[in-house]
Amino acid sequence: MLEARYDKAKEESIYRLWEEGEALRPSGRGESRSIVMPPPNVTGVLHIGHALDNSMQDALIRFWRLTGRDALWLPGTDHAGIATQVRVEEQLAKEGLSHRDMGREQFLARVWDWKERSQGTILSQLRALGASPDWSRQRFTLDEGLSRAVRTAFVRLHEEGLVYRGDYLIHWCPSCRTALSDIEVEHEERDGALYHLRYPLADGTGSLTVATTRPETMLGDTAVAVHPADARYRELVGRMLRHPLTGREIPVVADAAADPEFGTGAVKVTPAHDPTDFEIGARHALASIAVIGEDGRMLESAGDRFAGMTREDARKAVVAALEEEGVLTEVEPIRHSVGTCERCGTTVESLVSRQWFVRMKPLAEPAAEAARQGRLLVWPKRLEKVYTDWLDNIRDWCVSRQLWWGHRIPAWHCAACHGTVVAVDEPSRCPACGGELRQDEDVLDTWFSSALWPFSTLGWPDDTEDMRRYYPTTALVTGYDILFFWVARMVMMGMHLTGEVPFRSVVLHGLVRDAKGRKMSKSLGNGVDPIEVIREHGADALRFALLTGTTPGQDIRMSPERVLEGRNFANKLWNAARFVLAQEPDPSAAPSDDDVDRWVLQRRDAAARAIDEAMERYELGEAGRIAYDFTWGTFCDWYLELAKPRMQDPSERPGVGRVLLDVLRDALRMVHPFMPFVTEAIWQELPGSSRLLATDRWVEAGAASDGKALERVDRFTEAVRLARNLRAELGITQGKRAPIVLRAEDPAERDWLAARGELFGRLAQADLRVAAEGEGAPRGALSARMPGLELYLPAAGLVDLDAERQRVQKEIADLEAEEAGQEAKLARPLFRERAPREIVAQEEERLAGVRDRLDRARRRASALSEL
RNA sequence: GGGCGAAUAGCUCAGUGGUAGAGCACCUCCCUUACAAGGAGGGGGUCACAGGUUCGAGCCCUGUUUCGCCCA
Repeated sequence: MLEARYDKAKEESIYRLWEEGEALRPSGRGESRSIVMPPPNVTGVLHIGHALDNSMQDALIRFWRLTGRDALWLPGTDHAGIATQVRVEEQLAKEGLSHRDMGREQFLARVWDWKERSQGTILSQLRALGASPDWSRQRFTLDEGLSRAVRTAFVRLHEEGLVYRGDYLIHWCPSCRTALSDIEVEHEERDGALYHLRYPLADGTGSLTVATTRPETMLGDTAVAVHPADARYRELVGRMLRHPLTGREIPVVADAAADPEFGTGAVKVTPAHDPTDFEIGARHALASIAVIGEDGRMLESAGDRFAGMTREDARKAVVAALEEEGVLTEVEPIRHSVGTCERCGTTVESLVSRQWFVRMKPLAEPAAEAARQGRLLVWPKRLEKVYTDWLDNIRDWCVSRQLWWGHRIPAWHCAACHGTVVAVDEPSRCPACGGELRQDEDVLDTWFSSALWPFSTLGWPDDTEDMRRYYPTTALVTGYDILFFWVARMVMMGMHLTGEVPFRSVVLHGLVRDAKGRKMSKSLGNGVDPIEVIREHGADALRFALLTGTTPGQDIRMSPERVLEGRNFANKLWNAARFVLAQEPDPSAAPSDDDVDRWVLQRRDAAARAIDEAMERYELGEAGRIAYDFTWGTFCDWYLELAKPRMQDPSERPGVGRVLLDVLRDALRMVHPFMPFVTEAIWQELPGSSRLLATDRWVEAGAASDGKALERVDRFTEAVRLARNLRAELGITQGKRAPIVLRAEDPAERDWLAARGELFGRLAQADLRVAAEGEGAPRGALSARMPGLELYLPAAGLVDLDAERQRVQKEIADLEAEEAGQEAKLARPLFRERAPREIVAQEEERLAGVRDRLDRARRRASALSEL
């Protein structure tokens, strides 16, 4: 016998059952389906987004396991270069140390040390969530095998000319002191100012006013640009201006990048510190003068007056200097977009730097094509265009980072001949001149190794058993927010390096927001800690809330009510199991085969099929809701109640017990992907269970197709509802039985119902009498009706007549309105002409029904007036 | 500037052209030996707005408003 309430504390021991029972490893039999887990930061903690992402994957994997697939879920963690290095630097700062003081080796030892200590946290949290990946295949991006994959990929791309090194304008974070890729820069609208600066012509014959939001960069100006078609400035093109602060002579150039509508239509050109200006500079062979350094301070080249200042101070100082010179003609407030570092929020600087790049166009085209041709499916489909648009407009990827924590770039520079060798294994001497080699100081962008994750984890570049069996993987489940960072890059690298899409489907979910719809963030302090929720309500409750609260690709609000709904559902299931167990059902008894049993079995089959279909479309929320509705609405609310009186009958007892047990088992199977713990806990208690629900099989649809039984029981439950409604309308208090007379038109149904009078009475708390054929309606009774069936409740002495008269009058008014609407619909000539015949018939039937009800309501009203 | 999403019951959300749904909240009744974390019944909707297509629109089309996101 089970205790009265499900205790979520069981979850831990249930997880051990799965581990000991080898439930987490692929069976090795059947169609293979695989998922690689998006690797969380090795030093991170589980947040609510991880909880959603992993709940979805776990639900899929568990469903695939149950449906007989060879299901592999491969877990692992990511070294997360910048994030981790920044955290360790913060720790060091508290001790008054910096990574530069320590030196590379010591610093890395420190990071590894921290990684060793903290890596267990997130993994144990995933277990607490009920995640069931194959831990024996767990990987880490800095593992030897994965590191070799990174070097192999880099070398191969380099050999193919797809990796190159050069001096280009890149995004630079002065705080993280590293280069960033385009997508690691976030654009933020800020209040700023548009400064109008007058640049005099070198020959003193006039001036030209430019507008800029970044006056401090003017120290590096090497030209002023105007639009070639701009009549205002046409005659100035080609002439020289004198720089107001440095005195340098700079040309006026004509370039289409200058927007005549913006500011004055003339822009200063600083090729060393602005992406657009960099391109203008290249087109006009302009000099590039860097005035801001990697620390975000002004360089010597900015002049003695400004050198050493921060960018912010320099802006003020430059503006002051310009005012002194009398060339600042206007300061116009403006909202404009400022690039900030995704990691630390610092305003990003653009500067020219020697970095490694990946040439993207040749990689992006096949990746976009794969989606367009349907070899890669994006769920939901609308996000496919976001993906292909990005790939179609892609720019080269800056992959070197000035960090120490990560995959060191496999390139060695020769001190003697200045050549560079790119190789998988460290070369001892320069192959060109025999000179001494020094490895490139930089590491690769973390996303470079992440891009290889679906195959590096399976053994690539080696030809392994796992690669052959599980690659391409079936689905990649992640948030739409990293579609570019990660998903697109995996497809590009996967297709180029392995010749295959890395996954057949991309399943994208939204972000988890707080109850007010705000993004969860540390600074707002509105984050929901999933571990806290699990401790309070159990992992099943959390998973249910996350999985059923979502529609594909849509953001989800995390509300406490939803979690309670999940907790209540777990409890419902638990108590249904308590009831079934208390009946001591015999698993070897022959199942009973009444219409009621046929009904529940057919409903079960339909639910299992619908879940299967929803899961194949990756509509997990839909699937979960179907499992919930069947379990609670069909099994608990109706079948259990129908079974209770039948269990009193010794002849029916064994067969009904068997069906109870079977259907309960099937409900557990259907709910298990969403709530693995409580379902497994119950499974363990049921007689005749296999060792583990997790590795059992899916619902076997076995009900005989019997539409008659379905219809009969549906009509029966409807009649029970009507009877309950009559009771309630008459204010018959619970516990008192109501006398109900039932009239059925169809003799077969009359007999069927008569045979189930006791069942009806029990469910409706009624003393039921089925009227004989030809028997008239009882006098002075209130009635309810459904097609072919009437219910009467003799009202004399039971009812507040005035209230009842009012109620009936309202019903008449409602029905009259409905009748009018329905008549109007049918009266439209085109309706009969064009609507499908069955719809017309349906609408006519509806009108007949309304008229019938109206007729009866009127008769009831007149009967009432006689009382 | 371009693109995407959302707007449905008091709240959170489902709903792919044919009688508007769920959970929570609310009202009434009930501790009926599975479950009060429950059961039964009930009230509550111009499906953001304006046009259009259609026999028929919450759903398709066009436009508008508000909120949010992505990209430039």
